Amino acid sequence: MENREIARILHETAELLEIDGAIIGRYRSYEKAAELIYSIPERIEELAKDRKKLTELPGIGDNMAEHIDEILKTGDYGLRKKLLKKYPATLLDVLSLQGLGPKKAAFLWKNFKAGTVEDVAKLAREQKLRDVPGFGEKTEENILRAVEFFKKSTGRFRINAAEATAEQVAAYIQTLGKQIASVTPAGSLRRGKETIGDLDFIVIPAGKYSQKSVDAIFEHILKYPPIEEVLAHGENKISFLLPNGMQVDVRVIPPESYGAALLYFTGSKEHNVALRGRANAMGYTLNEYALTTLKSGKTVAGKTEAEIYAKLDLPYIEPELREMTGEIEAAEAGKLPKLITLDDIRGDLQMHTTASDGKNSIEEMAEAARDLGYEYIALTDHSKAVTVANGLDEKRTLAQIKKIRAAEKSVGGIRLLASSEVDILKNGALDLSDEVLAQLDLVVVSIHSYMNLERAAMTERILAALENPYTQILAHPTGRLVLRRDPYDYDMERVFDACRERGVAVECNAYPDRLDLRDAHLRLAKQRGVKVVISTDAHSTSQLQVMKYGVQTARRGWLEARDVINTLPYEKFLAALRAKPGSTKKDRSASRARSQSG
DNA sequence: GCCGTTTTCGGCCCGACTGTTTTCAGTCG
Repeated sequence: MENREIARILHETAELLEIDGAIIGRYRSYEKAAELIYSIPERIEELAKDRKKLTELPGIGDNMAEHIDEILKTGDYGLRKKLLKKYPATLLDVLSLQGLGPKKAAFLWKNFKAGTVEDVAKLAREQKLRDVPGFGEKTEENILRAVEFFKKSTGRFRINAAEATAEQVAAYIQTLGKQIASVTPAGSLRRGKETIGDLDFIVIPAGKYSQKSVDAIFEHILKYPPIEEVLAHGENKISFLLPNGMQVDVRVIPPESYGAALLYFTGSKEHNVALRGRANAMGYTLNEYALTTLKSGKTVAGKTEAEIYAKLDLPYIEPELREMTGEIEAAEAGKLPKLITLDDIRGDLQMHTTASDGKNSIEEMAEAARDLGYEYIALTDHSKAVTVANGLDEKRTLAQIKKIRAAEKSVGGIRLLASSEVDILKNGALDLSDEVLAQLDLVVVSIHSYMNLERAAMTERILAALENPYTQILAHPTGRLVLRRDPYDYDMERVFDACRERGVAVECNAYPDRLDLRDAHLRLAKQRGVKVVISTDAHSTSQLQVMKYGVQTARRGWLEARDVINTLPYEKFLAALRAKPGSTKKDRSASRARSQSG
C-alpha cells in the first residue's frame, strides 16, 4: 500500500475524531502521523516489517504502529470504520467548507441530520440556522458562499499558476510606491511546493510603523480590481478571494518583526510548531512578531530568520526543507545539505522540437538554451509509438540526428546531444531498434501508454527497459500529473536499485504539470545512490524557463549539486552517464567527435 | 495517542479575526 493511502486513512480518522469531540491531543497524533507518512520517502509498507523502525519515527508510538499494521493488513482501519457508522463520509466535505469546523459540523449533523454539503446549503437557504445558538444570519450567508466556492474549486493550484498570480498581486501592491518598503511572498509558494492552496504576503510599510500606515496600505489593496470578495479585514491582516478561487492573505508587519513574520508565514505549520516547542524548552516563546524570553518577555530576535534560528541554536534552514521531515535533527547535527541552485545547472536534457510535438526548431531551441547560459542540451523528440505527438520512426530519427549535428555547427556556443525520448512499450521493449539507439548521443526512455498495469507487471516492464544496454535516463518516472493523474503503481525501490546497478539516471521533470520525480522520491533516489538529472521537457523556447521548478523540487528533495549530473561540465557529464555498449567511457567523446566530423 | 532541557502525567503553538456574544467560542493558518 502506498504511503499516501495510509496517510489518507489516518487523516480521515483524525477529522472524524475531531468531529466526535475527542480531546485535542488524540486527533492531533493521528494528524501528525498522517503528515509524517505522506512526506517521508521511505515506504511505510517496507518499514513496517520491522516494528522498531516504525516506532523510531517521530510521533509514531506503539499504538500508532499497531494501527498502521492493521491498515496494511486489512486495507482499512477499525476506528475509522466505527466512526463512519456514526457519521457519514460526506461530513468530511462539510468540514472542508470555509468557516465550518468540527464543532459546527458535528452540531449540524446531531441536530439536523445534515451530513452533506447540499444538506447544509439547504438549511442556510431556508434560513433555519439564524436562530440557532452560535449561528446567525451572517453565518447562513457565509455558508452559502463557502458552498459556491466548494463547488467551483478543488482548492489547490499548480505552482506556476500560483507564482504568476503572486507576481501580479505583488506588483499591484508595489504601485503604492514610497509608502511600501517591501512585499514578500511567503507560504507554500516560498517553500516551492508543487501545489499551492493560497497566497501569503508580508508587507513592510516604509517609514514609521503606525496603524495609519497600515490602514493606508489596506485601503490601497482593497481597490485591487480583480478582488471578488473580502473575507477578512482586521488591524494588520486582510484576506480576499480572486476570480480563479485563489485566496490571498496579506499581513502588514513592523520591520523589526520581519524575520519572525517571514518564518511564521512561510511555514510549514509543522515546522513552526516544532520551532515553538524548541523555543519553549529553551525558555523562549516564539510568535509572528518576535522570539522573546518567557520570563520577562524581552525580545531576543525577530528582524531576520537567521537570527531567530541562531538563538534557537540552529543554522539557517532553507524554506524548501521546512516540512518537518528531519530538517531540525539534521540542523542540530550540522548535516543540512548544501542545496542545489538554478545556477548550478549546465544543461537541459529533455526538450521537443517541431519534428514531433514541439513548437520550435532545433536551432531555435538551441539558441534559447545558449542564451540561458547552458553548455549543452539534449534534443529529445518522441519516438514512433507516441503517434499523437507525431513520434519519429527509425528513418526519421536518423535524419533528425543529422540535423542536430548540423545545427550544432550553425548555432555555435552550445553542445547539442542528438537524443530521443524513446517510448517504453507495454512489454518493456524500447520503441526504436538497437541500431538506431546506438547512433544517439543520449537515450532517454519513458512511458506514455498502458499506465494502469498491475503493480507486478509495471515493475517488470520498467526493469526490462532498464535492462536495455542503451537506456541512460528514465524520464518522468512515475507518470503522475499534478492535480490530474496518480503515479503508476510499481515497486520503486526495486527500480531504483536497478538504476543504481545499471548506472541509469532518473529524471526530475521540471514541467510544472509533472514535477516527476517529486520531492520525496528524489530524496529516496539520493538515499539509494541513484544519479539524478533535472530537465524541462520544454515544448517551446519559453518553456525552457520552467527549470526553476525542477530545481526547487530537487531542493525539496534535499539534493545538492553533486547529486545532479547535469550540473557537470560537458565532458564530465558524458562520463557520468551510463556507458554505451561497445565503448568505454573514455573513448565516447572521441567517437562522437569522429561521427561529427565524418 | 505521543512524549520529556519543567514532566512518566499532563500537557499538546499561538495569535488574528468573525460572529454572536456582552466576554468568548469557533475557525483559521
